Amino acid sequence: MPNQLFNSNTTRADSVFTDLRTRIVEGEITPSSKLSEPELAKYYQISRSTLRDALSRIEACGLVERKANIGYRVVALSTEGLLELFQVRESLEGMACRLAAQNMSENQIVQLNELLNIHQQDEPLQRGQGYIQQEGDLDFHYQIVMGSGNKQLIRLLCEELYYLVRMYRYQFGMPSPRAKRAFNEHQNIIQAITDKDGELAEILMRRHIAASRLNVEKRMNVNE
Amino acid sequence: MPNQLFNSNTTRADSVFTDLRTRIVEGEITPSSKLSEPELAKYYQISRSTLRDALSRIEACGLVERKANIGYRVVALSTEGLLELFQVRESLEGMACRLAAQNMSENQIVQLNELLNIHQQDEPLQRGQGYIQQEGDLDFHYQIVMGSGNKQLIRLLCEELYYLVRMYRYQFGMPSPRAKRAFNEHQNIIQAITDKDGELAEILMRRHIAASRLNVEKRMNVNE
DNA sequence: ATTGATAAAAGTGTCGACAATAATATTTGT
DNA sequence: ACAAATATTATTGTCGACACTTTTATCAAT
Repeated sequence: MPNQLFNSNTTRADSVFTDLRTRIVEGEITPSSKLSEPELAKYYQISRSTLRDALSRIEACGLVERKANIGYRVVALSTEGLLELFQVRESLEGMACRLAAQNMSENQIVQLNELLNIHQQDEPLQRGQGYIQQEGDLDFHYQIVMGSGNKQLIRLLCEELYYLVRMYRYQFGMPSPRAKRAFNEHQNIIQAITDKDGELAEILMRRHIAASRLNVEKRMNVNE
Repeated sequence: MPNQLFNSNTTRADSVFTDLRTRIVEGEITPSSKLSEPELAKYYQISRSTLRDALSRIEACGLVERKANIGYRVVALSTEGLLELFQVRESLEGMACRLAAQNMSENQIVQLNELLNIHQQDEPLQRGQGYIQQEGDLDFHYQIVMGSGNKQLIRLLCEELYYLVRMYRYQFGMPSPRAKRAFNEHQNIIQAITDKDGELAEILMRRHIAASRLNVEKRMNVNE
């Protein structure tokens, strides 16, 4: 359907992979819904082979699941799954933050501070409105993970879990009351990184993510 | 080549995936080596399509890498990569251990203790000889991760990282001097889990893995 | 002999078709 | 009318072939 999708220098499977991933993350393709290979292949006007190529990569991101002889299905979202995701992030990003404090170059630290300045001047973001705040938040976490220099961490977080995180945010929304507080926590984390205090940086990051998780847990209990 | 490989109730791609994964993990297919699709397809007497299906799943395990128009290549192993893997394990398994202390059933804890008893009675394992010790060690870690009940953790560790861990062990060997000490650390970890002390369990597991990492780092500095 | 351009070979990306399995619709028996 | 068994349809698994890209081999020129 989207016509000018294959005009780059990448493969067709690559383009479809990227597009499909976005449509799943943003909820255009509903969670838990079945994916029909013939249907999708027709939609993108490609063969089932290249579609399957794209789908297998999306499966590696954890966005779809596959059963033999049954096919692909978008993952199901649940509050339990969201909490599990927070726990994994708490441990992984905590470690990433520790390593970032040890390994980030001066230049990278400057860039991180600049990102925070942008966030500070952005009014709606400060109020935690809209999904801009969410993306801004992920940018921050993203840069720290990249700064860790650990390829496994980068792969697990930036190429897998973060897509699921964004998917949850599109579907469940973001706890806005924490926006202002979250910004302050970001500031403290950067301070620890600037001081090259890896131990503290890890603790602060873990608390930062745990606070978000507890916020969700609180909302959970209210709504049941 | 291996004749009776397809006699189960799974798909061909599934069988090839499992077999190929083992051959890569155990080093029969050398790290960093190029994988020729026609060659492998001929070896397994399957079409390239189903081979690619198997390969894409192996890529999801992080055992091979793929470049567009170039093909698949077994991942390169390096001491830096091994240290990065330790850091990821330290954070993930630390969290898994904390959750295991909170969530494991009585039955699961009993089973964990039984595993340790088996290890205690196994003489060569106590001396840390051969790869039996290695597999026994992984069994222990495996059970704890499963006991965490966190599906993301289980997926990341048991279905991805542990295969790479085993691949490194086959290639680099295992630091034997730590065998006895490692066993004692396992005991202490189980004690914390039995006491349902999640905080302590996490700390002990992190130290346990960090100790292995430091051991490797020490050997690294000697050999250079 | 070495380098650069050109041609041949091999390899990956993509396609459409058939086979095997699962899901659906129909028939049959009570 | 309902249930179980059967037949039909649709979907996934697998295959072989062709197109395009990369690599290797050949050749030309200095």
